[in-house]
Amino acid sequence: MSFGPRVLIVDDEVHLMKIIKTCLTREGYRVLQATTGERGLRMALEEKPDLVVLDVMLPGLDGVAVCAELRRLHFPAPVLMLTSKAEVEHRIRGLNTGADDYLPKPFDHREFLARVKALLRRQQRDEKKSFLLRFGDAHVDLEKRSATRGANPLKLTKTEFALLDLLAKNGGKSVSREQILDSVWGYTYFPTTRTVDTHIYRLRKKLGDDGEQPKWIQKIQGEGYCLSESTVVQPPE
Amino acid sequence: MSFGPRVLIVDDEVHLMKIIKTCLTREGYRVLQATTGERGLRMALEEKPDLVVLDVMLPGLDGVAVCAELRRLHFPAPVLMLTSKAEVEHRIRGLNTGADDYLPKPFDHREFLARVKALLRRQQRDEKKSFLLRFGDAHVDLEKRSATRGANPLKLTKTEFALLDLLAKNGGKSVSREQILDSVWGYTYFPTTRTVDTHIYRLRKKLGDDGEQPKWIQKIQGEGYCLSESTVVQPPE
DNA sequence: AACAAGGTGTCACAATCCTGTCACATATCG
DNA sequence: CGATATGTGACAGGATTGTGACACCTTGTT
Repeated sequence: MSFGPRVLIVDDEVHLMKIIKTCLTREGYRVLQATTGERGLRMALEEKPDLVVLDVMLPGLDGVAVCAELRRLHFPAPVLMLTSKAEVEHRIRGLNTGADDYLPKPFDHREFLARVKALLRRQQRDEKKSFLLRFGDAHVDLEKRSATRGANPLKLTKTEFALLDLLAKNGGKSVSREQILDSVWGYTYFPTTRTVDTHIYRLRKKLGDDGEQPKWIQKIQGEGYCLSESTVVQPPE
Repeated sequence: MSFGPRVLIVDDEVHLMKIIKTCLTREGYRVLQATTGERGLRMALEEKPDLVVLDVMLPGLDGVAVCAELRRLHFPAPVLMLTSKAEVEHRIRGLNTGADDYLPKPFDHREFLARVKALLRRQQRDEKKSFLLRFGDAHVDLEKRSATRGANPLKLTKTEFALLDLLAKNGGKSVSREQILDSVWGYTYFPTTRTVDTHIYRLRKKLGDDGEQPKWIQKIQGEGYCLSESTVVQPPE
């Protein structure tokens, strides 16, 4: 659907790098590369990738040092550390300096992929604030992905949840159609603008917001849509 | 300042034991010891340590057996298994019997410490899960790993228990197929997503949730599955 | 006030994707 | 061996979704 997350690989073994890159690219990730600790560190800070894959053994600043520095600067993305068997000693420090996972070399590329995905998912989940929304007698829990209308369960599709997610994240601020398309459908897909309207229409209908004047999901003429603030029940904790 | 976590070591090599003990004590852990599988098992159940370190090679009950027994009783703390070099090939088996991590001997004491810490951290993160589930006339005890349907005992396979475990741990929240694969099948095995559906299908059938509308195990279209909240009877204590 | 021009709401429909179901081949266990 | 458990592919029925057509609304202009 969308461009995948961006992954920075810091490794000096060109061959391995190539393999990893192919592997990730094929799955739709965007790959950034660096071959020394220093460049990796700089690139991480500048490009803010969603995940960093760090080889422990690097010329100059080694992986552990890079990781420690990233953490010291409160770099938010997860770090996956690659260690070779001979580097046992480093592996230790790897876990202690804030790497979120590590993988001993040589590894199966599928396992590598599985861990990458898992780390990104976890990240995603942590970021996602669990919002509760209320539309009259309809309640929506964005975290559990469940909804009710009065006493009855209400079935929303994943696109509808994604839409609400986006609108809720922006509070009462209006969100343009373009933003919506980018966020829900991704940059690589180009549906008609009609598509957004249709989904808004369906949402409103399910939520009972189909009176004369939509109360909960409001349009900003020539601009986009926004959630009326009264719908946000609880940004938790 | 509180006492550190309690770690039970089960090993018959006195020398190694001594080293480990010093090592842990210096870091503020409280150390319990046992030199045979039987005593280790008993002590684990009685003292309920926060972590168990198990040598595979033990007189009498060996490490794998102890671990299996602990898991059968749904012992909650993580288990770190110590294996000698020759047993490396078996380490996968070790993991399959319920050990949370393993460490080949001889090991660097710093790596040992790192893994201990990592396990305890992970433990801390894991939320308390609910142990008793009810699906109409079917009851499932995740702790005892037993189930009944009406008056009859109901046999669930270990995969099915693992599935329920995961779903229950996530409360009413939806769990994606990928999460399910990672958690139940692990990073090193790669079944089709079809596999998940089939197991859900079998579970539903056994639990009697195969009416028109599945009531207990619900699908979130395009997303995954979740347990309806009414199935959770009571988190203990 | 009337009009033009583009933005929106509404909806039916076909294409596509997702899930339930099951038979069958393997794997595992005793 | 037999019995049970597990993974896979095929398939049908359902659910979801993008699209176009058309009516209606807004806005700004004569």
